[in-house]
Parts: sequence; C-alpha cells; structure tokens
Amino acid sequence: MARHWLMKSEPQECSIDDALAAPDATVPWTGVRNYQARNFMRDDMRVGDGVLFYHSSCPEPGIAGIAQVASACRPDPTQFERGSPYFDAAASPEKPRWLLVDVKAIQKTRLLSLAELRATPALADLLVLKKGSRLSITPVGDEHWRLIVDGLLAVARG
DNA sequence: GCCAACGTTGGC
DNA sequence: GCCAACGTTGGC
Repeated sequence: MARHWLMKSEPQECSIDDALAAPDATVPWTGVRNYQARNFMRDDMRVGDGVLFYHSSCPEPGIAGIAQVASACRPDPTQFERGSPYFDAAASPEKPRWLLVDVKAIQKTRLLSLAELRATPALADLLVLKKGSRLSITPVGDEHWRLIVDGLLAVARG
C-alpha cells in the first residue's frame, strides 16, 4: 500500500514551478543530510507514493503542490561534489552516505499555508506541525493526506 | 536577525 | 556512554 509524504523544498532552490518545468516534471531530491529523512527514503518510500510538495524557508511557507515518488533511492551525487554546499568529505562513491529519490510533480495547487494548516484542528497531529519539527521528509497518514488533497483539489476545481 | 528546538561532534 | 558545545533548521 502506498504511503504518503511531506517533503520540504526551499522554493529559492526548487519550487513546485521549477519541478513542473523540469524534464518529465521530475527532479532529483538532492541535499537531504539528516539520517532520519534519509532512512525514510531508503526504507519506506515506494515509487508512486504521494508527496505533498512543501515550500520552506520562504515568505509564505506551506504546501504548494502535489507530487509523487518517481524512483527508488540512489546515492545523492552532490555529496561527492567538492565545493557543493552538500559536499560530505566522509562520503565516497564506494561508501555513499546520502541518498535521494526522484520526485515527479503532478500539479501545482493553491498555497495551503502553514498558518492554515495550524488552524485546522483535524491536522493537529501532522508531523510537520509538531513543535520543533525540522525533518525535511515526514510521513503523512491516510486521513491527513485525504483531508489535505481533497481540500486542495476541491478549491482547484473551483 | 532572533531564537527555540533538535542533531551532531568530540573530549573525557 | 555521557554531555557540553556547537551547528542547523526554519518560522517569525
């Protein structure tokens, strides 16, 4: 059974528009440098899993689109790139430390802002809303997924 | 720029 | 293995 995820991206680096504009609307999810988030990709993600595309560290943080996991995990090449902000001297192609998956954007939605998410009691348990949560990848339960996606699509339909 | 919260590092 | 110091995240 497919799971669902919320994945944070800084729109400055890769927004939902950037993802949609990429070939096949697919981008490699580079830069994850947290073991818990990496392990989600390694152990729990499956191709086809639903993704809430979240914009973070920006003027209007929130869910900006819907995407899906489009590949199995593989080594993140940026860990080997000297000079990259994601370079990791402890990693080598023989012993990669960091992984990525491809993410395929499905559609841009209205911005479901962080404030709006917080104001929705039924979403109180959404992991990304938990105090102090900094994980860039978090699982999203079926109920939460349905609530959010249905709400977004209902509005998108007008 | 501030700062709360969390993760990582490294000395012991 | 403990834990203080430091670094990072990310909203505000």
